[in-house]
Amino acid sequence: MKQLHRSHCPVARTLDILGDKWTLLILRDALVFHRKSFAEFEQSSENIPTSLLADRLKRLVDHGFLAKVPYQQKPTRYHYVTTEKAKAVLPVIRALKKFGEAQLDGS
Amino acid sequence: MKQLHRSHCPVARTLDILGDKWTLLILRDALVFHRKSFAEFEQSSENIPTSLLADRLKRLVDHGFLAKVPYQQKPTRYHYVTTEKAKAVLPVIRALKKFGEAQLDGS
DNA sequence: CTTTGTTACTTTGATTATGAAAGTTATAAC
DNA sequence: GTTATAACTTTCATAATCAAAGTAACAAAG
Repeated sequence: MKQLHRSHCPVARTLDILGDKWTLLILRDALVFHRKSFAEFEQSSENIPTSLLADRLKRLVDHGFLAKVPYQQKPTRYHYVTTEKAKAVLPVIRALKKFGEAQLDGS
Repeated sequence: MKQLHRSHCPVARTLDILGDKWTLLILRDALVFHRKSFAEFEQSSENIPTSLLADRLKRLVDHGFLAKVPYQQKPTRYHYVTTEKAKAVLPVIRALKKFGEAQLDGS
């Protein structure tokens, strides 16, 4: 795992954590579509490979964006619930959405 | 070049174009720090490999975020200037900056 | 007129990440 | 004992990344 950040720029440091192909979409699913279980995240329309979904959920938990809470025993199963830190990402997601709606209609 | 987008979600479609490790930082450099030439982009504190910088600049031109305009003859040299489409990304960059400043102080 | 310098890349080859598919574990229901 | 569900893990081929060196087009210096 790479812990060092590329620079002191807050934009760069945010992208060090969130700036890959899947992480922000998982946060979108959690924050906007209220998905909670592994299976729910898996069903999203972008078809993330399960290996990457497992990895990204783990990272999001490690970084404090999601908390893994058991919702059932025998067998133990988990929900991923959003933290305040995750909620602070909502403006980013809204800005991405607004950009997409305004600028990516034809293409 | 991969043209198909992962889904119809505007967040996903925006990330299909901007959602990699370097593209948004190049747009930050262009929009916020007013960098123009290849050498200026290269000097940014994140040390992007020149091969990737060349590739990302090409993609940003292809997608209409930057225009490559000659600023000198013999030898011909170019500046990359931001388009309106690029300027529409500013709210995303501002949101990333704000998140980083608010949430990534210790780590 | 050969060497050094500048800008803007391109090429190469090793390392790392991604992705599709299949496999695993735990348990309940039939 | 077979099928089903949830939540992953493993495997391995393919693709992306990265550091370093190389190339091209010219200007200026010696």
